[in-house]
Amino acid sequence: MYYSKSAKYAIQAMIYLAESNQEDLIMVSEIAEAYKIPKSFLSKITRTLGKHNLLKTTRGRNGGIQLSKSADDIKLIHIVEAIDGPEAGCERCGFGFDACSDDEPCPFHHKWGHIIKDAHSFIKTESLAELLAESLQE
Amino acid sequence: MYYSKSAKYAIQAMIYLAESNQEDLIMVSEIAEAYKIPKSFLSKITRTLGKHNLLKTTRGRNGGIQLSKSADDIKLIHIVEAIDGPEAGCERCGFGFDACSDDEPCPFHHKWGHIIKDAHSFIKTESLAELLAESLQE
DNA sequence: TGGCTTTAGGATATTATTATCTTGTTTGAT
DNA sequence: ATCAAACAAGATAATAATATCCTAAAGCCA
Repeated sequence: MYYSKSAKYAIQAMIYLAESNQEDLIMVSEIAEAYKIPKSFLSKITRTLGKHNLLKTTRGRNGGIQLSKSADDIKLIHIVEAIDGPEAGCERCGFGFDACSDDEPCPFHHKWGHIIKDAHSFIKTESLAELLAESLQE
Repeated sequence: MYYSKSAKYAIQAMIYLAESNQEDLIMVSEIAEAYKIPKSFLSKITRTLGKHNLLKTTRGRNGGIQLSKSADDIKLIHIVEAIDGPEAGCERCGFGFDACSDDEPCPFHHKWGHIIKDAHSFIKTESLAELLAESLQE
């Protein structure tokens, strides 16, 4: 995959929350079960998402997690960068060589760089809300 | 990056060979130095490429490696699959969920799947020779 | 032949990622 | 107040990817 497994888990969790009623508190264990993600591992991920203000957490009985803002305002890149670090969303060509820029293109630069840019602009512009809307369209 | 670091090293080595005179035997250490790849590590990779018949190896003094066939006939996918395994070139959507197929698309399926297909068809159709030709075009 | 060079191959080490476990803290319910 | 439920946090373990090291085998050359 393109990004880390952790980032994938993070996105799955965020989608789960976006699909639920936004007022509800959802338990981490519920999401973990739904997507067969190790619970403790997911819990660590949701903590990170919480620290990056992408979700709110509530402890104690009946506690859980929920989106911290509207699904419209959460882009995939926010999630990916929260988990994989700010470099993850960067649009360098990356396939080939150290010397690779628009000035000094590596053999891959044009064709591959184009694909990378598509990927980057996808996660940069796509919000959780849009994602859900599209998946329901058929 | 999209594929493993090993695959990237492999491609770099193959490009180096494609750029050289095809009759020449090139030492692994020369390539390793050129791209700052750990020599023993690259050596392991070239052995794998050799086993997959992508290059020929000659031992002993004045030995080295060379492409086993014309750069036209070597597609990137051959290299990637030799190193990362046959799954690496596969075009599953992969971002999202277990249940993800054209019939049962995950939220990412359409947009992300499209990007994946572009990437896949790039490595599937692009040969070493084409790659070099394009990089020289400016 | 003997010695040097170069790849082959396997053993081992390091690092990053993913997963698990244990204990602590917060909160609601009884 | 006490208990159980739920997330927080850090320690530890397992796995995979990357890197290093050492000895063997092959081939050239004096």
